[in-house]
Amino acid sequence: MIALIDCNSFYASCEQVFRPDLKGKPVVVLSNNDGCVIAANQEAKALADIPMFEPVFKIKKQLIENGVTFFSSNYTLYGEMSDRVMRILQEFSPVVEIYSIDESFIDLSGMKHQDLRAYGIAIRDRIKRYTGLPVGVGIAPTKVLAKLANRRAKKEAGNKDVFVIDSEEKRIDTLKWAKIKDVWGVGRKHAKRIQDTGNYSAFDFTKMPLSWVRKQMTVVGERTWRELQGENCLPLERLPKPKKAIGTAKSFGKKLKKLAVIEEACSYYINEVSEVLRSQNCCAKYLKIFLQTNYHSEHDKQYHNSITVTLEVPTDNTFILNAEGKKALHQIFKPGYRYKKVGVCLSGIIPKEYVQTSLFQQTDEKAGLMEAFDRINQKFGKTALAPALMDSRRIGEWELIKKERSPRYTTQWKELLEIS
DNA sequence: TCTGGGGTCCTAGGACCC
DNA sequence: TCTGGGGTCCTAGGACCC
Repeated sequence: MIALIDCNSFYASCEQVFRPDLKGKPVVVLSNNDGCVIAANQEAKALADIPMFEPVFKIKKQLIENGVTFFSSNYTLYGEMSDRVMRILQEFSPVVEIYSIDESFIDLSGMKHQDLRAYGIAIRDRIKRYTGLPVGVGIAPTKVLAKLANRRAKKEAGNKDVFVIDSEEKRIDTLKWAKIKDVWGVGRKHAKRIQDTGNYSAFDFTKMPLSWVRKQMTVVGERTWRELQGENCLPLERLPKPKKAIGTAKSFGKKLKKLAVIEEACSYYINEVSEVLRSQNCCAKYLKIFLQTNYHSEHDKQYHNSITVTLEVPTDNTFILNAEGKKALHQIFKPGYRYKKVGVCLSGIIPKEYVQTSLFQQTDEKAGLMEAFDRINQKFGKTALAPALMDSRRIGEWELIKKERSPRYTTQWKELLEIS
């Protein structure tokens, strides 16, 4: 059996843990630049006129009128709260697959003799007690079924956030209860295609011919179909896989016209992604740079372009990547536009020890430089050392807007929660 | 005025290899 | 007259996830 543990309204719940005065009140968390709503607690979801992913400027009035408290996203806080939850789960199973910031699959196959519902309740209670966060627990023979069980745990009040599919009757019953669009792995497009054939529930889907599923939804859809029948196709991944692509692309706080300022943002992002690259001991062969205007705007002239640089020798060196990135950016930049976003993405990622050096390359006299660079930044702050291209005095011209960010309660001494 | 960010996997088709 | 067979690698595009 597999359990899926998933935090309820994770970001909103993290904020509420440190703001007990908000208990029972509507809370939403906003995306970068405070652009749109990305998380809402139960109370906020109950207000029908606050849909998710709605641009904030369109609903700001309703938020205020309904007394909704809103927060800018505080990923430092959420990431650290997530670590706490995942550590607790390791007490319940030797095999934990961290699937996302707020959910994990755990292997319960050694616990057949246990009362699984009682076990799920114990997980739920311990996480609540140790972190203050509410979670749902779904337990079933496959991952896709565990996802559905988890959904049912939360949707049906009587389940008290724990639901177990441990019999054929419960499996069928849950399949009939679930709409096809709520099945993990079936997105908007496929849900529509399936509904167009007159099938609406997860149960209906399992009765459709496999040939149709395979043809329309590829092998991915076939796995979903089989998993719903109780056949295991998606094994638990105990170790996180190294990333195949590492990218970042954030909208600017305001529109930018000047190349020099965009260059800085770009350099800042390259600094970030190359650090992540080094943290997994890899080098990258390709560096993609892209640039775009605001595609929502009807007044602005539109332009977007990208360029991929193939590096002669795969590298993890911030300075080399920066120099290449700058050249690439110059190639795609066109003056006269109001730019909204610049992005960088590293791919062709291979372990550092596999890197084949160029025939003519000299031995690297600066080996160890990046290691020292990272260590200094770990000790003295993220950008204590940075390429000169990144002029932190000008960061205000492009950095994100986060007007309502809560304190980083768990990672900064100066921002500890105070109780008076 | 103001609209998120970071990923994965699969397939088809082209280029290329022996 | 008649022109093979078995592969790999790469990329773009689509669909999905949180």
